[in-house]
Amino acid sequence: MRRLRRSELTGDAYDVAPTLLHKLLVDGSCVGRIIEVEAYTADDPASHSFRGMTTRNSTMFGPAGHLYVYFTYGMHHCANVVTGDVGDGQAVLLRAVEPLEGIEAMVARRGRSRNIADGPGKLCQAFGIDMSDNGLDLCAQGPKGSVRSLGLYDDGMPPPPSPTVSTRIGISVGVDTPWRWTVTRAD
DNA sequence: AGAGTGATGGGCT
DNA sequence: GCCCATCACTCTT
Repeated sequence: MRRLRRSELTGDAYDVAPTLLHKLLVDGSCVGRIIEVEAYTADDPASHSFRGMTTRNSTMFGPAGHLYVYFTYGMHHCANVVTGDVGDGQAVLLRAVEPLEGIEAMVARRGRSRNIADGPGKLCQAFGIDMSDNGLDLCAQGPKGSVRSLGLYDDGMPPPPSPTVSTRIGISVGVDTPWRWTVTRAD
């Protein structure tokens, strides 16, 4: 099991997104397999970066491999992996993972034992991701003794050869762009 | 399984 | 002010 290299994330979001399927989101003992992602670019009216850099979205314009977290609907956090080159304003929204390990901790944070991480807000709650994690480098080992060890890993399971491709959810513009990739869970 | 709805707060058009 | 890249609960097929 190895941490993803930054060079694997410097492509365009719509190219990188499907390669993140089956990769692992890891935080300490908590592990989830990524099963749903969406791509967002600066040319894309649905993207936070579409109107240029602001204090809120500045992480999106930084280096690939960092975590862009935003708060929405007054109660939910969403986690994105920055892609592309510095200044591009691209990211991949992590919409769902299949919990593999550390499920008890996720259940405790979620307050329920079903539907633990099958949505962008739920995923963040399960992993305890909030605004304090915005900008975190997912490709770097955390400093020794740091509380947070959030990262992206490859356990050797290849991305699905032909994932389900569809249009993105929860947006009002760019609705026809097929930049959502999903893997159907076995259960 | 699917539709409708209220909760809730930061950022911006 | 108003708008969300949402969730959980409820009621209905």
